[in-house]
Amino acid sequence: MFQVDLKGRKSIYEQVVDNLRDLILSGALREDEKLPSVRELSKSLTVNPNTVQKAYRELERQQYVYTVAGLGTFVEKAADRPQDAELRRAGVELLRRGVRELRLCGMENTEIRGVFRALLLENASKGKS
Amino acid sequence: MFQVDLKGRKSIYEQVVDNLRDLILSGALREDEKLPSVRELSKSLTVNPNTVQKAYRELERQQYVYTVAGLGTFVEKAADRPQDAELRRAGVELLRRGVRELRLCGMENTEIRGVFRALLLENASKGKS
Amino acid sequence: MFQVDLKGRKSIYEQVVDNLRDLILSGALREDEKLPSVRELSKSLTVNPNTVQKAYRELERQQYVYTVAGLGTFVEKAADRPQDAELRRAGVELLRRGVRELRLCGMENTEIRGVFRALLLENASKGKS
Amino acid sequence: MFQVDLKGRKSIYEQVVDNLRDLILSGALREDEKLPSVRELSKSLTVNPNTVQKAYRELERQQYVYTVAGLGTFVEKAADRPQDAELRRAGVELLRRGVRELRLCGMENTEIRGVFRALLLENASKGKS
DNA sequence: GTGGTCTAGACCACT
DNA sequence: GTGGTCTAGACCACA
Repeated sequence: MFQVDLKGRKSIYEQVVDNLRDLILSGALREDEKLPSVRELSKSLTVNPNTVQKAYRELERQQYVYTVAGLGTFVEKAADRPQDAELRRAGVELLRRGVRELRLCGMENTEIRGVFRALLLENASKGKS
Repeated sequence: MFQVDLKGRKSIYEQVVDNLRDLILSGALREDEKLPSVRELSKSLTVNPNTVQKAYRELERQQYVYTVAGLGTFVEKAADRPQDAELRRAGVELLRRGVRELRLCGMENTEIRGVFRALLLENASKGKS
Repeated sequence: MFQVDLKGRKSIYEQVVDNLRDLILSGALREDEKLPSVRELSKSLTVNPNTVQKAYRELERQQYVYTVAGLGTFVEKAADRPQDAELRRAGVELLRRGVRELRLCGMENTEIRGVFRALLLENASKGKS
Repeated sequence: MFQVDLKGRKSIYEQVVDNLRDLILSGALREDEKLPSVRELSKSLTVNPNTVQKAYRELERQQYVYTVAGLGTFVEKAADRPQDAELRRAGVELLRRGVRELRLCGMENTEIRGVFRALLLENASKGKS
Protein backbone atom coordinates (compact mmCIF):
# COMPACT_ATOMS: atom_id res chain seq x y z
CA MET A 1 0.00 0.00 0.00
CA PHE A 2 2.76 2.43 1.01
CA GLN A 3 5.98 2.51 2.98
CA VAL A 4 7.10 4.26 6.15
CA ASP A 5 10.59 5.54 6.76
CA LEU A 6 11.80 4.69 10.25
CA LYS A 7 14.75 7.04 10.02
CA GLY A 8 14.07 10.70 9.49
CA ARG A 9 12.35 12.96 11.97
CA LYS A 10 8.75 12.57 10.84
CA SER A 11 7.03 10.31 13.33
CA ILE A 12 5.65 7.05 12.06
CA TYR A 13 2.04 7.69 12.93
CA GLU A 14 2.22 11.02 11.15
CA GLN A 15 3.48 9.30 8.03
CA VAL A 16 0.63 6.83 8.19
CA VAL A 17 -1.90 9.64 8.58
CA ASP A 18 -0.48 11.59 5.66
CA ASN A 19 -0.28 8.60 3.36
CA LEU A 20 -3.81 7.47 4.06
CA ARG A 21 -5.17 10.99 3.74
CA ASP A 22 -3.50 11.32 0.35
CA LEU A 23 -4.92 8.02 -0.81
CA ILE A 24 -8.37 9.17 0.22
CA LEU A 25 -8.14 12.64 -1.30
CA SER A 26 -6.69 11.31 -4.53
CA GLY A 27 -9.59 8.89 -4.83
CA ALA A 28 -7.45 5.77 -4.59
CA LEU A 29 -9.58 4.83 -1.61
CA ARG A 30 -13.22 5.41 -2.48
CA GLU A 31 -16.12 6.52 -0.32
CA ASP A 32 -17.27 3.88 2.15
CA GLU A 33 -14.40 1.63 1.12
CA LYS A 34 -12.97 -0.36 4.01
CA LEU A 35 -9.47 0.44 5.18
CA PRO A 36 -7.18 -2.47 6.10
CA SER A 37 -7.59 -3.52 9.71
CA VAL A 38 -5.17 -2.15 12.26
CA ARG A 39 -3.51 -5.54 12.58
CA GLU A 40 -3.19 -6.09 8.84
CA LEU A 41 -1.70 -2.69 8.18
CA SER A 42 0.63 -2.84 11.17
CA LYS A 43 1.91 -6.20 10.00
CA SER A 44 2.38 -5.08 6.40
CA LEU A 45 4.27 -1.99 7.57
CA THR A 46 6.15 -3.92 10.29
CA VAL A 47 5.10 -1.30 12.77
CA ASN A 48 3.58 -1.38 16.21
CA PRO A 49 -0.24 -1.80 16.11
CA ASN A 50 -0.61 1.03 18.61
CA THR A 51 0.99 3.33 16.09
CA VAL A 52 -1.50 2.44 13.38
CA GLN A 53 -4.34 2.70 15.88
CA LYS A 54 -3.26 6.22 16.73
CA ALA A 55 -3.17 7.14 13.05
CA TYR A 56 -6.70 5.81 12.54
CA ARG A 57 -7.95 7.79 15.54
CA GLU A 58 -6.40 10.93 14.11
CA LEU A 59 -7.97 10.36 10.69
CA GLU A 60 -11.30 9.86 12.42
CA ARG A 61 -10.86 13.08 14.33
CA GLN A 62 -10.19 14.88 11.06
CA GLN A 63 -13.29 13.23 9.62
CA TYR A 64 -11.56 11.47 6.78
CA VAL A 65 -12.77 8.08 8.03
CA TYR A 66 -15.42 6.66 10.31
CA THR A 67 -15.34 3.54 12.41
CA VAL A 68 -18.02 0.94 12.87
CA ALA A 69 -17.33 -1.13 15.94
CA GLY A 70 -16.76 -4.76 15.06
CA LEU A 71 -16.69 -4.11 11.32
CA GLY A 72 -13.78 -1.83 10.67
CA THR A 73 -12.83 1.61 9.48
CA PHE A 74 -14.25 3.19 6.33
CA VAL A 75 -13.65 6.20 4.12
CA GLU A 76 -15.91 9.11 5.00
CA LYS A 77 -18.08 10.61 2.26
CA ALA A 78 -16.51 13.70 0.73
CA ALA A 79 -19.65 15.69 1.52
CA ASP A 80 -19.17 15.05 5.23
CA ARG A 81 -15.61 16.38 5.16
CA PRO A 82 -15.83 20.06 6.12
CA GLN A 83 -12.17 20.91 6.57
CA ASP A 84 -10.87 21.24 3.04
CA ALA A 85 -10.34 24.89 3.88
CA GLU A 86 -7.81 23.88 6.50
CA LEU A 87 -5.86 21.78 4.04
CA ARG A 88 -6.00 24.65 1.62
CA ARG A 89 -4.55 27.01 4.16
CA ALA A 90 -1.77 24.51 4.81
CA GLY A 91 -0.97 24.34 1.12
CA VAL A 92 -0.86 28.10 0.76
CA GLU A 93 1.39 28.28 3.81
CA LEU A 94 3.82 25.84 2.21
CA LEU A 95 3.92 27.95 -0.93
CA ARG A 96 4.54 31.05 1.16
CA ARG A 97 7.45 29.47 3.00
CA GLY A 98 8.88 28.15 -0.23
CA VAL A 99 8.82 31.60 -1.81
CA ARG A 100 10.42 33.02 1.30
CA GLU A 101 13.30 30.54 1.29
CA LEU A 102 13.99 31.00 -2.39
CA ARG A 103 14.07 34.75 -1.89
CA LEU A 104 16.59 34.29 0.89
CA CYS A 105 18.79 32.43 -1.59
CA GLY A 106 18.83 35.62 -3.60
CA MET A 107 16.35 34.57 -6.28
CA GLU A 108 14.25 37.20 -7.98
CA ASN A 109 10.52 37.00 -8.65
CA THR A 110 10.98 36.11 -12.29
CA GLU A 111 13.28 33.26 -11.37
CA ILE A 112 10.94 31.96 -8.70
CA ARG A 113 8.05 32.16 -11.11
CA GLY A 114 10.05 30.06 -13.54
CA VAL A 115 10.71 27.38 -10.95
CA PHE A 116 7.05 27.36 -10.04
CA ARG A 117 5.86 27.01 -13.60
CA ALA A 118 8.17 24.02 -14.12
CA LEU A 119 6.85 22.51 -10.90
CA LEU A 120 3.25 22.86 -11.98
CA LEU A 121 3.88 20.93 -15.17
CA GLU A 122 6.01 18.29 -13.50
CA ASN A 123 3.45 17.50 -10.82
CA ALA A 124 0.66 17.50 -13.35
CA SER A 125 2.24 14.55 -15.11
CA LYS A 126 2.87 12.85 -11.77
CA GLY A 127 -0.75 13.34 -10.90
CA LYS A 128 -1.82 11.24 -13.86
CA SER A 129 0.23 8.23 -12.78
CA MET B 1 16.33 41.42 17.78
CA PHE B 2 13.52 38.94 17.37
CA GLN B 3 11.05 36.97 19.43
CA VAL B 4 10.52 33.30 20.12
CA ASP B 5 7.19 31.62 20.54
CA LEU B 6 7.27 29.35 23.58
CA LYS B 7 4.12 27.54 22.56
CA GLY B 8 3.78 26.13 19.10
CA ARG B 9 5.49 22.93 18.09
CA LYS B 10 8.69 24.42 16.71
CA SER B 11 11.33 24.07 19.39
CA ILE B 12 12.93 27.20 20.77
CA TYR B 13 16.45 26.53 19.59
CA GLU B 14 15.09 25.80 16.12
CA GLN B 15 13.36 29.16 16.06
CA VAL B 16 16.59 30.84 17.08
CA VAL B 17 18.45 29.04 14.30
CA ASP B 18 15.88 30.02 11.70
CA ASN B 19 15.65 33.62 12.79
CA LEU B 20 19.40 34.14 12.83
CA ARG B 21 19.84 32.37 9.53
CA ASP B 22 17.28 34.67 7.99
CA LEU B 23 19.00 37.74 9.41
CA ILE B 24 22.27 36.53 7.91
CA LEU B 25 20.87 35.62 4.51
CA SER B 26 18.94 38.85 4.27
CA GLY B 27 22.11 40.79 4.97
CA ALA B 28 20.84 42.32 8.23
CA LEU B 29 23.88 40.74 9.85
CA ARG B 30 26.95 41.40 7.79
CA GLU B 31 30.05 39.28 7.18
CA ASP B 32 32.31 39.01 10.22
CA GLU B 33 29.80 40.91 12.28
CA LYS B 34 29.60 39.72 15.87
CA LEU B 35 26.42 38.01 16.97
CA PRO B 36 25.13 38.82 20.44
CA SER B 37 26.86 36.68 23.02
CA VAL B 38 25.12 33.55 24.20
CA ARG B 39 24.35 35.12 27.53
CA GLU B 40 23.13 38.40 26.08
CA LEU B 41 20.76 36.77 23.64
CA SER B 42 19.52 34.29 26.21
CA LYS B 43 18.71 37.15 28.53
CA SER B 44 16.97 39.23 25.88
CA LEU B 45 14.87 36.22 24.83
CA THR B 46 14.35 35.14 28.46
CA VAL B 47 15.57 31.72 27.54
CA ASN B 48 18.19 29.43 29.00
CA PRO B 49 21.77 30.04 27.78
CA ASN B 50 22.14 26.37 26.89
CA THR B 51 19.27 26.70 24.46
CA VAL B 52 20.89 29.61 22.69
CA GLN B 53 24.21 27.84 22.60
CA LYS B 54 22.62 24.82 21.00
CA ALA B 55 21.33 27.12 18.28
CA TYR B 56 24.76 28.69 17.80
CA ARG B 57 26.39 25.29 17.49
CA GLU B 58 23.88 24.31 14.86
CA LEU B 59 24.50 27.50 12.90
CA GLU B 60 28.20 26.80 13.09
CA ARG B 61 27.68 23.27 11.82
CA GLN B 62 25.75 24.70 8.88
CA GLN B 63 28.60 27.15 8.34
CA TYR B 64 26.51 30.27 8.74
CA VAL B 65 28.73 31.44 11.60
CA TYR B 66 32.13 30.71 13.07
CA THR B 67 33.26 30.80 16.63
CA VAL B 68 36.36 32.20 18.27
CA ALA B 69 36.48 30.91 21.82
CA GLY B 70 36.81 33.75 24.26
CA LEU B 71 35.81 36.34 21.70
CA GLY B 72 32.41 35.45 20.39
CA THR B 73 30.49 34.15 17.41
CA PHE B 74 30.69 35.82 14.01
CA VAL B 75 28.93 35.71 10.65
CA GLU B 76 30.73 33.47 8.19
CA LYS B 77 31.74 34.93 4.85
CA ALA B 78 29.27 34.07 2.12
CA ALA B 79 32.10 32.59 0.06
CA ASP B 80 32.79 30.02 2.78
CA ARG B 81 29.13 28.98 2.81
CA PRO B 82 28.86 26.26 0.19
CA GLN B 83 25.34 25.01 0.83
CA ASP B 84 23.07 27.69 -0.58
CA ALA B 85 22.14 25.02 -3.09
CA GLU B 86 20.77 22.99 -0.21
CA LEU B 87 18.54 25.82 0.91
CA ARG B 88 17.37 26.24 -2.64
CA ARG B 89 16.41 22.60 -2.84
CA ALA B 90 14.50 23.00 0.40
CA GLY B 91 12.58 25.95 -1.02
CA VAL B 92 11.68 24.10 -4.18
CA GLU B 93 10.56 21.13 -2.10
CA LEU B 94 8.24 23.37 -0.09
CA LEU B 95 6.69 24.69 -3.29
CA ARG B 96 6.26 21.16 -4.57
CA ARG B 97 4.48 20.04 -1.42
CA GLY B 98 2.31 23.14 -1.50
CA VAL B 99 1.21 22.45 -5.06
CA ARG B 100 0.54 18.85 -4.14
CA GLU B 101 -1.68 19.76 -1.20
CA LEU B 102 -3.64 22.32 -3.14
CA ARG B 103 -4.20 19.80 -5.87
CA LEU B 104 -5.47 17.31 -3.32
CA CYS B 105 -8.05 19.92 -2.34
CA GLY B 106 -9.33 19.71 -5.86
CA MET B 107 -7.81 22.95 -7.11
CA GLU B 108 -6.95 23.27 -10.77
CA ASN B 109 -3.69 24.62 -12.17
CA THR B 110 -5.21 27.96 -13.06
CA GLU B 111 -6.52 28.40 -9.55
CA ILE B 112 -3.19 27.43 -7.99
CA ARG B 113 -1.39 29.80 -10.27
CA GLY B 114 -3.67 32.58 -9.08
CA VAL B 115 -2.90 31.87 -5.45
CA PHE B 116 0.78 31.81 -6.22
CA ARG B 117 0.74 35.10 -8.08
CA ALA B 118 -0.98 36.78 -5.15
CA LEU B 119 1.60 35.29 -2.81
CA LEU B 120 4.49 36.60 -4.84
CA LEU B 121 3.21 40.14 -4.63
CA GLU B 122 2.30 39.92 -0.95
CA ASN B 123 5.76 38.74 0.09
CA ALA B 124 7.43 41.24 -2.15
CA SER B 125 5.87 44.07 -0.18
CA LYS B 126 6.88 42.39 3.06
CA GLY B 127 10.41 42.18 1.78
CA LYS B 128 10.55 45.93 1.31
CA SER B 129 9.38 46.74 4.80
CA MET C 1 31.08 -1.71 27.36
CA PHE C 2 33.88 0.81 27.83
CA GLN C 3 35.14 3.35 30.29
CA VAL C 4 35.50 7.11 30.25
CA ASP C 5 38.28 9.06 31.84
CA LEU C 6 36.88 11.98 33.79
CA LYS C 7 40.23 13.70 34.05
CA GLY C 8 42.31 14.23 30.94
CA ARG C 9 41.52 16.98 28.49
CA LYS C 10 39.33 14.99 26.13
CA SER C 11 35.74 15.80 27.02
CA ILE C 12 33.49 13.00 28.14
CA TYR C 13 31.06 13.14 25.26
CA GLU C 14 33.96 13.11 22.84
CA GLN C 15 35.28 9.95 24.44
CA VAL C 16 31.87 8.36 24.12
CA VAL C 17 31.72 9.32 20.45
CA ASP C 18 35.16 7.92 19.74
CA ASN C 19 34.61 4.70 21.63
CA LEU C 20 31.28 3.96 19.97
CA ARG C 21 32.63 4.89 16.55
CA ASP C 22 35.46 2.44 17.05
CA LEU C 23 33.09 -0.30 18.14
CA ILE C 24 31.04 0.29 15.01
CA LEU C 25 33.95 0.47 12.60
CA SER C 26 35.57 -2.60 14.12
CA GLY C 27 32.33 -4.51 13.63
CA ALA C 28 31.77 -5.14 17.33
CA LEU C 29 28.42 -3.40 16.85
CA ARG C 30 26.73 -4.73 13.75
CA GLU C 31 24.45 -3.02 11.23
CA ASP C 32 21.01 -2.20 12.62
CA GLU C 33 22.06 -3.39 16.05
CA LYS C 34 20.59 -1.35 18.86
CA LEU C 35 22.92 0.76 20.93
CA PRO C 36 22.29 0.89 24.66
CA SER C 37 19.65 3.49 25.48
CA VAL C 38 20.79 6.91 26.56
CA ARG C 39 19.71 6.24 30.11
CA GLU C 40 21.30 2.80 30.28
CA LEU C 41 24.65 3.94 29.00
CA SER C 42 24.64 7.03 31.16
CA LYS C 43 24.01 4.88 34.21
CA SER C 44 26.69 2.34 33.32
CA LEU C 45 29.23 5.13 32.75
CA THR C 46 27.98 7.07 35.79
CA VAL C 47 27.59 10.10 33.60
CA ASN C 48 24.72 12.50 32.99
CA PRO C 49 22.17 11.39 30.37
CA ASN C 50 22.54 14.71 28.55
CA THR C 51 26.20 13.98 28.01
CA VAL C 52 25.47 10.63 26.42
CA GLN C 53 22.74 12.11 24.31
CA LYS C 54 25.09 14.74 23.02
CA ALA C 55 27.40 11.95 21.92
CA TYR C 56 24.54 10.10 20.22
CA ARG C 57 23.49 13.22 18.34
CA GLU C 58 27.03 13.70 17.13
CA LEU C 59 27.24 10.09 15.95
CA GLU C 60 23.95 10.57 14.14
CA ARG C 61 25.26 13.70 12.47
CA GLN C 62 28.29 11.76 11.29
CA GLN C 63 25.91 9.09 10.02
CA TYR C 64 27.33 6.28 12.11
CA VAL C 65 23.93 5.69 13.72
CA TYR C 66 20.30 6.52 13.11
CA THR C 67 17.58 7.23 15.58
CA VAL C 68 13.99 6.06 15.79
CA ALA C 69 12.24 8.15 18.39
CA GLY C 70 10.56 5.97 20.95
CA LEU C 71 12.53 2.91 19.90
CA GLY C 72 16.19 3.67 20.26
CA THR C 73 19.40 4.34 18.38
CA PHE C 74 20.78 1.89 15.84
CA VAL C 75 23.95 1.30 13.85
CA GLU C 76 23.73 2.77 10.37
CA LYS C 77 24.38 0.52 7.40
CA ALA C 78 27.93 0.84 6.12
CA ALA C 79 26.54 1.60 2.66
CA ASP C 80 24.77 4.69 4.00
CA ARG C 81 28.01 5.94 5.54
CA PRO C 82 29.70 7.98 2.83
CA GLN C 83 32.50 9.58 4.78
CA ASP C 84 35.02 6.81 5.31
CA ALA C 85 37.21 8.87 3.04
CA GLU C 86 37.13 11.61 5.64
CA LEU C 87 38.36 9.26 8.35
CA ARG C 88 41.08 8.11 6.00
CA ARG C 89 42.22 11.66 5.45
CA ALA C 90 42.31 12.16 9.20
CA GLY C 91 44.49 9.08 9.62
CA VAL C 92 46.92 10.21 6.94
CA GLU C 93 47.06 13.62 8.56
CA LEU C 94 48.00 12.06 11.89
CA LEU C 95 50.81 10.13 10.25
CA ARG C 96 52.00 13.30 8.55
CA ARG C 97 52.12 15.23 11.80
CA GLY C 98 53.88 12.33 13.51
CA VAL C 99 56.59 12.25 10.88
CA ARG C 100 56.95 15.98 11.14
CA GLU C 101 57.42 15.95 14.90
CA LEU C 102 59.92 13.12 14.80
CA ARG C 103 61.89 14.95 12.17
CA LEU C 104 61.91 18.05 14.34
CA CYS C 105 63.53 15.89 17.05
CA GLY C 106 66.36 15.33 14.65
CA MET C 107 65.45 11.81 13.62
CA GLU C 108 66.44 10.60 10.19
CA ASN C 109 64.18 8.77 7.77
CA THR C 110 65.73 5.40 8.52
CA GLU C 111 65.13 5.88 12.22
CA ILE C 112 61.54 6.99 11.69
CA ARG C 113 60.93 4.06 9.43
CA GLY C 114 62.16 1.79 12.20
CA VAL C 115 59.77 3.27 14.72
CA PHE C 116 56.93 2.93 12.28
CA ARG C 117 57.68 -0.70 11.51
CA ALA C 118 57.64 -1.54 15.21
CA LEU C 119 54.35 0.30 15.58
CA LEU C 120 52.74 -1.63 12.78
CA LEU C 121 53.53 -4.96 14.40
CA GLU C 122 52.53 -3.82 17.88
CA ASN C 123 49.12 -2.64 16.79
CA ALA C 124 48.58 -5.72 14.67
CA SER C 125 48.77 -7.89 17.76
CA LYS C 126 46.46 -5.51 19.62
CA GLY C 127 43.99 -5.81 16.79
CA LYS C 128 43.77 -9.58 17.21
CA SER C 129 43.04 -9.42 20.92
CA MET D 1 56.66 35.29 10.48
CA PHE D 2 53.63 33.01 10.55
CA GLN D 3 49.84 33.19 10.63
CA VAL D 4 47.22 32.14 13.16
CA ASP D 5 43.81 30.81 12.27
CA LEU D 6 41.10 32.38 14.40
CA LYS D 7 38.50 29.86 13.32
CA GLY D 8 39.10 26.24 14.08
CA ARG D 9 39.26 24.77 17.54
CA LYS D 10 42.96 25.10 18.26
CA SER D 11 43.38 27.98 20.68
CA ILE D 12 45.41 30.92 19.50
CA TYR D 13 48.09 30.76 22.16
CA GLU D 14 48.59 27.08 21.36
CA GLN D 15 49.12 27.93 17.70
CA VAL D 16 51.69 30.53 18.66
CA VAL D 17 53.52 28.05 20.87
CA ASP D 18 53.57 25.38 18.18
CA ASN D 19 54.70 27.73 15.45
CA LEU D 20 57.52 29.21 17.48
CA ARG D 21 58.63 25.82 18.70
CA ASP D 22 58.80 24.58 15.13
CA LEU D 23 60.81 27.60 14.06
CA ILE D 24 63.24 26.92 16.88
CA LEU D 25 63.56 23.19 16.30
CA SER D 26 63.94 23.64 12.57
CA GLY D 27 66.78 26.07 13.16
CA ALA D 28 64.99 29.04 11.58
CA LEU D 29 65.49 30.78 14.92
CA ARG D 30 69.03 30.24 16.09
CA GLU D 31 70.42 29.82 19.59
CA ASP D 32 70.39 33.04 21.60
CA GLU D 33 68.55 34.81 18.81
CA LYS D 34 66.03 37.34 20.08
CA LEU D 35 62.35 36.63 19.56
CA PRO D 36 60.11 39.52 18.55
CA SER D 37 58.77 41.41 21.54
CA VAL D 38 55.34 40.54 22.81
CA ARG D 39 53.96 43.81 21.50
CA GLU D 40 55.53 43.44 18.08
CA LEU D 41 54.35 39.91 17.59
CA SER D 42 50.88 40.62 18.91
CA LYS D 43 50.54 43.52 16.50
CA SER D 44 51.80 41.58 13.51
CA LEU D 45 49.40 38.73 14.30
CA THR D 46 46.57 41.15 15.20
CA VAL D 47 46.11 39.24 18.41
CA ASN D 48 45.74 40.22 22.04
CA PRO D 49 49.14 40.81 23.72
CA ASN D 50 48.06 38.70 26.68
CA THR D 51 47.75 35.77 24.31
CA VAL D 52 51.31 36.14 23.04
CA GLN D 53 52.53 36.64 26.58
CA LYS D 54 50.95 33.37 27.59
CA ALA D 55 52.62 31.60 24.68
CA TYR D 56 56.03 32.98 25.66
CA ARG D 57 55.53 31.83 29.25
CA GLU D 58 54.65 28.36 28.03
CA LEU D 59 57.73 28.20 25.78
CA GLU D 60 59.82 29.27 28.73
CA ARG D 61 58.30 26.57 30.88
CA GLN D 62 59.19 24.03 28.21
CA GLN D 63 62.71 25.50 28.13
CA TYR D 64 62.68 26.43 24.48
CA VAL D 65 63.36 30.08 25.33
CA TYR D 66 64.67 32.16 28.22
CA THR D 67 63.77 35.67 29.23
CA VAL D 68 66.07 38.47 30.30
CA ALA D 69 64.10 41.13 32.08
CA GLY D 70 64.26 44.40 30.23
CA LEU D 71 65.98 42.91 27.20
CA GLY D 72 63.61 40.39 25.73
CA THR D 73 63.13 36.69 25.08
CA PHE D 74 65.81 34.51 23.50
CA VAL D 75 66.14 31.03 22.05
CA GLU D 76 67.50 28.56 24.56
CA LYS D 77 70.63 26.60 23.67
CA ALA D 78 69.79 23.16 22.33
CA ALA D 79 72.03 21.60 24.97
CA ASP D 80 69.85 23.07 27.72
CA ARG D 81 66.70 21.57 26.21
CA PRO D 82 66.17 18.25 27.98
CA GLN D 83 62.75 17.28 26.80
CA ASP D 84 63.30 16.06 23.28
CA ALA D 85 62.20 12.68 24.59
CA GLU D 86 58.78 14.14 25.31
CA LEU D 87 58.41 15.47 21.81
CA ARG D 88 59.53 12.12 20.51
CA ARG D 89 56.87 10.34 22.49
CA ALA D 90 54.28 12.75 21.11
CA GLY D 91 55.40 11.99 17.58
CA VAL D 92 55.23 8.25 18.10
CA GLU D 93 51.79 8.64 19.63
CA LEU D 94 50.60 10.50 16.53
CA LEU D 95 51.87 7.71 14.32
CA ARG D 96 50.14 5.14 16.51
CA ARG D 97 46.82 6.93 16.30
CA GLY D 98 47.21 7.36 12.55
CA VAL D 99 47.81 3.65 12.07
CA ARG D 100 44.81 2.89 14.25
CA GLU D 101 42.46 5.13 12.27
CA LEU D 102 43.61 3.79 8.95
CA ARG D 103 43.07 0.25 10.21
CA LEU D 104 39.55 1.19 11.24
CA CYS D 105 38.95 2.27 7.64
CA GLY D 106 39.69 -1.30 6.66
CA MET D 107 43.21 -0.74 5.36
CA GLU D 108 45.72 -3.58 5.55
CA ASN D 109 49.31 -3.28 6.75
CA THR D 110 50.73 -3.30 3.24
CA GLU D 111 48.43 -0.46 2.23
CA ILE D 112 49.27 1.57 5.31
CA ARG D 113 52.95 1.00 4.73
CA GLY D 114 52.51 2.35 1.22
CA VAL D 115 50.84 5.51 2.46
CA PHE D 116 53.57 5.97 5.00
CA ARG D 117 56.36 5.55 2.47
CA ALA D 118 54.80 8.18 0.24
CA LEU D 119 54.48 10.49 3.22
CA LEU D 120 58.12 10.09 4.14
CA LEU D 121 59.25 11.19 0.69
CA GLU D 122 56.74 14.03 0.45
CA ASN D 123 57.74 15.57 3.74
CA ALA D 124 61.42 15.12 2.97
CA SER D 125 61.11 17.49 0.04
CA LYS D 126 59.08 19.90 2.13
CA GLY D 127 61.83 19.82 4.73
CA LYS D 128 64.34 21.18 2.24
CA SER D 129 62.27 24.22 1.40
C1' DG E 1 34.15 39.06 29.13
C1' DT E 2 33.66 34.84 25.78
C1' DG E 3 32.22 29.97 24.44
C1' DG E 4 32.38 24.84 26.08
C1' DT E 5 31.18 21.25 29.08
C1' DC E 6 28.75 19.04 32.69
C1' DT E 7 25.24 17.88 36.30
C1' DA E 8 20.53 17.49 38.17
C1' DG E 9 16.13 17.18 37.35
C1' DA E 10 11.93 18.11 34.69
C1' DC E 11 8.34 17.59 30.87
C1' DC E 12 6.88 16.09 26.27
C1' DA E 13 5.48 13.03 22.29
C1' DC E 14 6.00 8.63 20.30
C1' DT E 15 6.35 3.27 20.36
C1' DG F 1 10.14 2.24 27.70
C1' DT F 2 12.49 5.52 24.01
C1' DG F 3 14.76 10.00 22.40
C1' DG F 4 14.15 15.34 22.45
C1' DT F 5 13.94 19.62 24.68
C1' DC F 6 14.38 22.79 28.34
C1' DT F 7 15.74 25.03 32.81
C1' DA F 8 18.90 26.17 36.61
C1' DG F 9 23.16 26.56 38.01
C1' DA F 10 28.06 25.29 38.09
C1' DC F 11 33.10 25.15 36.55
C1' DC F 12 36.75 25.56 33.08
C1' DA F 13 40.12 27.62 29.68
C1' DC F 14 40.87 31.35 26.71
C1' DA F 15 41.16 36.54 25.23
